[in-house]
Amino acid sequence: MAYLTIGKVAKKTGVGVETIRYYERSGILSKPDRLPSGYRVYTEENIKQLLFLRKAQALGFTLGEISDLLSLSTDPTSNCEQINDLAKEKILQIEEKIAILQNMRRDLDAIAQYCPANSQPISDCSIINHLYGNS
Amino acid sequence: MAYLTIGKVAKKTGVGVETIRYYERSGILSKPDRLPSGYRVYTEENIKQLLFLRKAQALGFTLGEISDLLSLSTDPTSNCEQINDLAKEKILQIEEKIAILQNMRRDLDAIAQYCPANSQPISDCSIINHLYGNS
DNA sequence: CTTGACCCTGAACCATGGTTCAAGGCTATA
DNA sequence: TATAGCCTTGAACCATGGTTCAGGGTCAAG
Repeated sequence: MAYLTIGKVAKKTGVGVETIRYYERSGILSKPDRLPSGYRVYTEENIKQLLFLRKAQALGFTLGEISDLLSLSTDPTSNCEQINDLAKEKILQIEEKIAILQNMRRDLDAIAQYCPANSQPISDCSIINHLYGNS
Repeated sequence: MAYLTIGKVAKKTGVGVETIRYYERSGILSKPDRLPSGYRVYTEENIKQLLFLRKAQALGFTLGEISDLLSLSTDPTSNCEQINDLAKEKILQIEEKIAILQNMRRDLDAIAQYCPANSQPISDCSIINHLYGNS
């Protein structure tokens, strides 16, 4: 049949059927039309929304934030600055996460460096000793 | 009273009472002794475990991994190499997360760069256009 | 001996981003 | 027309790391 049903959309986009329904249930994606049978039929517009969602997700936006982005993107009274603010905030959040992880790596490197890493008993392990506060 | 009850441990370590009970319930921390009343009484050893947990958590270990670290740390047959392997693996995981976040930031930077960020309508927004696939 | 702060238990609930299940209806193909 | 493979719904479940709640018991001070 010519209808773009959920399974076809799933194949086309690589997003699972259950996941697409989940996005709809969560109010992130607009509800597609239905056939008399109840089957969802998707338009190209629906698919664009879905791909928008996945791209934004890959950029680190949460589903809640993506919901906002999608609303703004179709709101005639919204403007570029609002979108830019969200992007800038997200960049800051990402940078914060990076900084935290870099600190973790640095600290872990530092305490692992002196671990003999051999068959010595645990009492010689710099990692365990650090964690137990015997710096 | 002289007993180190859960509330005192919470104040001393900065870990919430509910959180301490949660760690015990999850089998990560060993069960403290009890008074006839049922009150938990903690030893310095218990507190060391708790601080170990929080330090390891700050280094990026999950509670499951910390459980392993604690077991190894008291197992007489374990050795330094096993601990070192866990630390190395964690460093790799952290590096992987950093790489993913750096890619996100780079991509987000790249698409936000050309956004006019003013009162222009959404149709001029490079961010939205990117997400809709109109690169 | 009462009051208030502290403690106990078990169970439910929170966010996040989905996945899985049960029980049944619709459709394409041979 | 049989039947495999789609589709529907609502609800429960997963991991992670806790928090909150209801309904009580205990302890120390006044």
